[in-house]
Amino acid sequence: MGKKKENSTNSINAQYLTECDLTYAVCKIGGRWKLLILCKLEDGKLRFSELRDRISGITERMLTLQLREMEKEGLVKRTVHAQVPPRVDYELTEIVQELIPIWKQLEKWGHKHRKMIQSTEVDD
Amino acid sequence: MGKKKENSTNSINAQYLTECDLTYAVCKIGGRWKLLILCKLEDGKLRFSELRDRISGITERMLTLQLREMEKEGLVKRTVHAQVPPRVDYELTEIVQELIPIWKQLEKWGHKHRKMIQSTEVDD
DNA sequence: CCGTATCCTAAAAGATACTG
DNA sequence: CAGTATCTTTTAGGATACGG
Repeated sequence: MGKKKENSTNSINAQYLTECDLTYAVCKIGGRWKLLILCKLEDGKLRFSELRDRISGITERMLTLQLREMEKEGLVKRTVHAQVPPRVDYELTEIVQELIPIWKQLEKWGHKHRKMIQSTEVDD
Repeated sequence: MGKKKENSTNSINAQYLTECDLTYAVCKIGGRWKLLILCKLEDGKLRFSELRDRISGITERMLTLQLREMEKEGLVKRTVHAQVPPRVDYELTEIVQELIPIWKQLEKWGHKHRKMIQSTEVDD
């Protein structure tokens, strides 16, 4: 019904998206690239090409897709400077800045878990 | 080379998995079902059928797959009771319990973000 | 420089039937 | 009860070429 999803990521299913705030949150920042992009913006604005160059392996298509989606969801702010050649930069919104301490903790947890697993598995 | 990945989820790419603790962490708990399952175990042990019944929409295959993977990664503990009919229960490991406060915050953030978005988008 | 448009692949998830 | 085994579908993500 209505509009077909054209090219967005992280849909998962509507069922839990509306029921569960955690599923909802994970969808906002899930997928392969989102947090990676947000991290790069942690220290301030970056332009498209700077992001692309800092995130090894990402294609321009993916970068655009993720940025557009996050813009739509109020996670990043996109600013176009009317000049030639064009200059566009991206920055974190306020609400996503509240996420920073959370992903820091997640990162620490990841580090700890990785160490734990490594000491556990002697063999493959 | 070596062993083929048979049926596991959340592989993403090795590149960031080994470089970035955040990507690593998100992979551990990412995907459609993992956090949903872990949440249910927050209050204590549950058996397979209890989990299945509490998570609407999940198939037995998916539940098994996710549980097995999380067991392998030390996120859940599986206990088989030798009796007929069989009884198997699952519980959180210590390291994943350290994640609980983090996902609580994420949940709160999700709630807040959802409210924000709702008040923003008057139209579709 | 900052993207979009197409086409394509791989991986995650679903349906369904069956088993110790 | 607690799963496996197959098979199919869906969707996230990738390759590449082109455009304002």
